Amino acid sequence: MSISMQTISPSSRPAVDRRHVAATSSPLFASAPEFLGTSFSYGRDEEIYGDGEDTEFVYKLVSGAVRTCKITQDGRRQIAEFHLAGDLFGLEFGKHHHHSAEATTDCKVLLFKRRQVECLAGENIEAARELWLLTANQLLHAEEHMLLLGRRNATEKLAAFLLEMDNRFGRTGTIELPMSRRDIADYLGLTLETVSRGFSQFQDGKLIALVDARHVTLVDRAKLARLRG
Amino acid sequence: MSISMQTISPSSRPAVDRRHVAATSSPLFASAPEFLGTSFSYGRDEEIYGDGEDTEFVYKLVSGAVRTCKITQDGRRQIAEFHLAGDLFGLEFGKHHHHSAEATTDCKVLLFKRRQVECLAGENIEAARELWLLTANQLLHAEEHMLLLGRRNATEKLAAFLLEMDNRFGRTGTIELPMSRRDIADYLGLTLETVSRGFSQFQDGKLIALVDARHVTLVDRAKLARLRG
DNA sequence: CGACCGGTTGATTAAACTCAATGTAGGTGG
DNA sequence: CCACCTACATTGAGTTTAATCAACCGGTCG
Repeated sequence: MSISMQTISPSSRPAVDRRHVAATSSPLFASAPEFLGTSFSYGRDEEIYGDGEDTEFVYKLVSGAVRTCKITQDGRRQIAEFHLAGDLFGLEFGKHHHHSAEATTDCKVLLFKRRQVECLAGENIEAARELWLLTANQLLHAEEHMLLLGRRNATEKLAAFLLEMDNRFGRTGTIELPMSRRDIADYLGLTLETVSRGFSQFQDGKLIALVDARHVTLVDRAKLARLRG
Repeated sequence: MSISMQTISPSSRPAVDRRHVAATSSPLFASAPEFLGTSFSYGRDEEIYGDGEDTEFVYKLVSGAVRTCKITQDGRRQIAEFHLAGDLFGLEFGKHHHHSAEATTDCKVLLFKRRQVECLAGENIEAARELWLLTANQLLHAEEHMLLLGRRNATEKLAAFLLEMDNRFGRTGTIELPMSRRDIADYLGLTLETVSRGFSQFQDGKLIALVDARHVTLVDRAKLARLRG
C-alpha cells in the first residue's frame, strides 16, 4: 500500500485511504476520545505539505521520519527539525504553512482536519493549551538550534546532533539514523562532505562506531558531550 | 528616574515603581480592560531576565530595544530576536525562561504577572489564543532565522538584517539602529568585523548611506532585496 | 553487467575569523 | 575649554575552517 502512495501527486493527498484510527492515545487529543484521524502513507522524499500551502491538516507521525524545512530560491535548504514516530507536526496558528514537510524515510501518518482541531481548541481550554504547548516546544527547539547554527563549529554541531538523536531514540547508545548525510548537513548548516569527515574523525577518535553509514554507536558519550560544549 | 533604576540589582527588580498603567491598548490583553501592568526601566546592557530563571512576568516593551539570547559556556552568544517598542516578550509556556533578555538600549517596559496572564488564559479562550499567537509568531521568525543562520552568507545576512529593520521601523528608509555591531554580529552569526566590512561594502556600492554608525539610509532597497536572495 | 546513488576521501579554494592597528565620538576631569 | 580616556567602529594582514571540486568506493537496481 505504501508503495502505491508514493506515486500519487502531492495535491491529490486527502481523499485516499479512509481507514480511521482513534487518536485517544495522543496527548494532544486526549480530551476528545471521539476524535479520529485518517491514516496515510508517504514514500521517501515525498512532500507532505509545501511552504505557503493552506493548512488543511495536522499530522501525527506513526512511523518513519519527517523533516520540516525551508528552501532558498537558489535551492539551499535548511531543515528546522526532524520528526520521529509519535510526534505531531504541521500545526500552524495561521492559515498557511511557513515551511514544507517531507518524508525522510517511508512513513505513516495520521491526518487530522485542521478545522476539527481548531473547533476543539475553541471550546476546550485544555486542548487550546496543548496546541500552544506544541508550538512552544517547537520554539524551544528552534532557539537551541539557532545557537547551534550561528555559534558552533562543525565538530560541535555533529556532537550535538548525535547526542540529540541518541536522546530521541531513548539513549540506547545505538542509533539507526533515518536520514542521509545531506539531510544531516542541511539540518546543521554544513555540507555533506563535512558531515562525513566529521563522522570519520569521531570514529578515528573512538567516540563513535559506524556499523554502516546509517547505524552509529556512541562509544564515548562523555567526550561527545564535552565536544558539544 | 530611569537612571536610578539602572543601578539596582536585577534580583530586586519587582517591587519598585508602582505606577500602574492600563494595558487595554495591548492587543494581547484587550479582552481584559481591568488588567494592569507595572512600569519599569532598564539601563543599557542590563539583564531583564536570565536563562533558566522562573517566569515571574510577561513584558511589554514601551520604548527602547531588547535582545533575547542564548550563551554557550565559553561565552559565545546567539541573539534570537530583537524586540522593539510595542513588542511583548518573556512569555513562556513552561515555568522557566529558556533564554535571557537584555536591554540593548535604555528602555521602559510594562510588567504583567505571569500568574495573572495564565489565569486570564485559563478562563478566556480568546486570551489563550493570543498567547498561542505570540509564541507562533516567535516560531515564525525563528524558522526564517534558522535559514539565514545556516544557509546564507555574510552579504545575504546583512542585506536581510537591514531590510528586516527597515520593515520593523515602518519602511521609512532611514533606520536608527538601536544595537551595536557586536549585537548585529551575534544576531547574524558573524563577527563584528565582518558586519562592519559588509556595511562599508554596501556603502561603497551605493546600497546604503551611513550617516554615522547607528544611522543607516537604505539607498537601493531593490538591490538589497536581490542580495538577500 | 553497467548505471546510479549514497557515502567517503583528497586537493584546493574561498569566505569569514582572528589578531592587530588605527580612527572617531562622547564623556570626564583638570 | 581642552586633554585625555574609554568604548565602539573601521580597516588591514594573515590564518583557519569549511566549502568546493573531483575522484573513488560499495551496494543496489534495472
